[in-house]
Amino acid sequence: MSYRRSFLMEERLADNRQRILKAARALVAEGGFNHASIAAVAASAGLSAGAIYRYFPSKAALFVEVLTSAIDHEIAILQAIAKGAGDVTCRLRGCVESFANRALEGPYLAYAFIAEPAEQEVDEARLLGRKRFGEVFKSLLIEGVEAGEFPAQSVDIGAACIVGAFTEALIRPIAPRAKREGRKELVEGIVAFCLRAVGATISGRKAGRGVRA
Amino acid sequence: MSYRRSFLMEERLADNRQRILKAARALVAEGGFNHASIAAVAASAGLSAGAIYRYFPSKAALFVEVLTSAIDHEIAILQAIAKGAGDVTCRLRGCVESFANRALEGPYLAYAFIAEPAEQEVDEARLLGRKRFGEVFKSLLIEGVEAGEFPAQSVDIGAACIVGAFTEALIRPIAPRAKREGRKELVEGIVAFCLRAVGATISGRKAGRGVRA
Amino acid sequence: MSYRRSFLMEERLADNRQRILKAARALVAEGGFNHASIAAVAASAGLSAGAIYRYFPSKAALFVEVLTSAIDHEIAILQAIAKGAGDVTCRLRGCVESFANRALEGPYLAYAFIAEPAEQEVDEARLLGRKRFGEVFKSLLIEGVEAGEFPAQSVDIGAACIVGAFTEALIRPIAPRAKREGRKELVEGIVAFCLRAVGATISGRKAGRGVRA
Amino acid sequence: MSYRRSFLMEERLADNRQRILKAARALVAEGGFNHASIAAVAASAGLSAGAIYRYFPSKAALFVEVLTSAIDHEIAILQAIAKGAGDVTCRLRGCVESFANRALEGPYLAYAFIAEPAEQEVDEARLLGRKRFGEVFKSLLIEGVEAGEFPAQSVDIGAACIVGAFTEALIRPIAPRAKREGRKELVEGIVAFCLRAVGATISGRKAGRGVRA
DNA sequence: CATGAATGAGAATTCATTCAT
DNA sequence: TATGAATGAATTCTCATTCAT
Repeated sequence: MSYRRSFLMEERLADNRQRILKAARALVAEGGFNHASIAAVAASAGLSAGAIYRYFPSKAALFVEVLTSAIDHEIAILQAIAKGAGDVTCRLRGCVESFANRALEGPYLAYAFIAEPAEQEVDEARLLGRKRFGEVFKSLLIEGVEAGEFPAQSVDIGAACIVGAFTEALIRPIAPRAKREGRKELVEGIVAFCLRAVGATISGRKAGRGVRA
Repeated sequence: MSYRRSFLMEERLADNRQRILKAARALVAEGGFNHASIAAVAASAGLSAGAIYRYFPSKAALFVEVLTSAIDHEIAILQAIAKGAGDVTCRLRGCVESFANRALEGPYLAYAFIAEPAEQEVDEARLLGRKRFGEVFKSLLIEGVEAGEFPAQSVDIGAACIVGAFTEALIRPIAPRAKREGRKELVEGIVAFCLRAVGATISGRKAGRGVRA
Repeated sequence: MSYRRSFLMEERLADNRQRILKAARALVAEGGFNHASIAAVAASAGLSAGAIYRYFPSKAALFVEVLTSAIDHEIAILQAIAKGAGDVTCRLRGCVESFANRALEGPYLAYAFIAEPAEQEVDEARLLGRKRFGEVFKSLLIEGVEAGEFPAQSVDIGAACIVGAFTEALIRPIAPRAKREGRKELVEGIVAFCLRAVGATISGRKAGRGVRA
Repeated sequence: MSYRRSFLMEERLADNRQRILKAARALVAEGGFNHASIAAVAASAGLSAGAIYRYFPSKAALFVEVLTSAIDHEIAILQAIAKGAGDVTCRLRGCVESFANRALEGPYLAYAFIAEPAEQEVDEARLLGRKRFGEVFKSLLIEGVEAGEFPAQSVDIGAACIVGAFTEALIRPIAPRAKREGRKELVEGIVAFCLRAVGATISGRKAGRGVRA
């Protein structure tokens, strides 16, 4: 019974921790960091405000974890693609596609990477995250240039531009409009933009299309 | 005399209004929306906190105007370049260069186009501003495709990607590093990225860049 | 009118500041630092909690001022007596009497010198205050020993003991009992104790009396 | 078996109760009442926070007992000295020495007799404890006056002054300075002060001080 | 009996907004 | 019209106490 109980306890505790993270993530996604107060997170997680502090030492720590765990997850997926098989162009395409598709599932998740949080610690985590994103693309650019797939270029700047390009394209009011119908076209458009930008000669799949509104 | 006084009054009123806007703009540029309290704006404008409310119905309204007027100004400059002389590539280069250079002068002002403000109304103004930025580039893209300078492409997406690419590249920790020495390279790198991305075949050097704020 | 208004304003502001200090002092005197919350001080001063922060940057700063101003006042009085005319014994007697009498007017003011406050800054101010009290007596002791009025002794320890002796005697449940009738005897008893303790050969006025309950 | 178990139970219960008291005492001694939370006491006692409430109805009750038991212990030691052999002066010296030495071992425990706790009930216990301390000295003073060792004096006031004198001298910043080297001098200085204060003609050296805790 | 997660009241502090002067 | 003192609601965070397990 003791085993059983402690097992259930742990279950519930882990559950609560996840519920808090999930609630915080959802609130940030919906309204940005400014609307994610401890009280709101607690209410959304079905707990009291004080209970949050059993799981996280401070509001900043909670949101740092929200941010880093989301970024870690995303980075892991991108890394797997970036270090996979195929030519660099294909892998770059895969990274952009993958990120874009997942961002469109939870349209405002990417928002958290951009939104300015009030707490300095969280802001630092956010900037670090963006940098880490950039590094994935930077590696690909270096590899592509060395392999002769891409022309010589400033890889630092290029990496930042890629991250900016697709986060902007995903977040801008453009995205919500493209709820279902246009998603494929949106993703494909972003991919095409990025591939052209890095100077990929083969498109990795297909080339750019005509003028779209 | 009554005329005279009311005229002077209006002068002074208009003056105060501008002073408030200027102070608010400066504060946002220095520390983001989160550090621009009404008290700070008032002090910086040499007025009392209460006086702000004679000119603006609320803090949100003030910052909406700060944002839209800053964006209006920026847009006007970009429009002048975009509708100027020269081929589309040159003009696109001019737009990106112009924005990037001005953003690097006061890094946080551009930040304000991205940073999330507390109030929803301000946020909406910000998103609208980004959209308007995009539209400048969208026009250029359409023109460029029609002129045969750029290949067929999704111009909506491309416009958003351009805005995202250069704002990200300007804001990322990359930028501070480039304090003085690397500024030219940074701007040139961003321009090159964007030109490649839209498929410009010539580099667009020597384009009309006469308009500066 | 402008003069008049600003004058009245300043009056009221100074008034409020004093009211806050007075309210804080009273609350500390009644229930110690722990019962003097910002809310309680504000209510007692007839203001909102937020208004306190127009006059004091923090709770700690408020109570540091409560403490130091009370101590400053007391020290000034003691110094005047200590540096006055007469032999050292008389002046020591005067100091103890003076402090004791004033402490008995507001019985718990001395309490603030002893009560442990929550905030470190306040605590430091309190310890400093006690030390400053001690130094007044230390000076007297040194002078007395040099003048041959007191025998050689450890003046540091003696000074601390004097401060402890009379604050304890004033604060202990002994004091409230002695509301009116016994006040003279209480003060005289404390004085006698201290004079004997420092080895004063003449009592400064009269000697100790018989056993009292 | 039932007997056995209930016996063991009682053993363990009594054990836990003592562990809690000991932990609470240690925490108060280290950091004062303000830093002794129920959670900290529980953790230090190797129990859960909830378990505290099986042994004590409230935090206040726990700390009242911490205080009274510590005082009981101290009083018992003082009583043993006060009612021991030797002249009154020797015994008074023994009491002051004994208390001072023990207080210097754990400076904050003595501090607890002075420091203001948050709860009123605890504060009352503290004041009662000080009074009881005073009564030990009052008895000695009465005896000393009757024996002709001390001059006639106000014994109530004298007792309070003695308690105040040595607690103050022990707690004041003087004490920490006297970490090791100066301890003997400090204790001797306090003793000398007190003996002079009560008018003892002999120094009381070599008194019975056999009882130590 | 013991646990420790959860609560809820209350702490200090900040700040947009109002309003008497 | 301009002031800036005052408000009051909201913020994060703490902790004694309770209670389902």
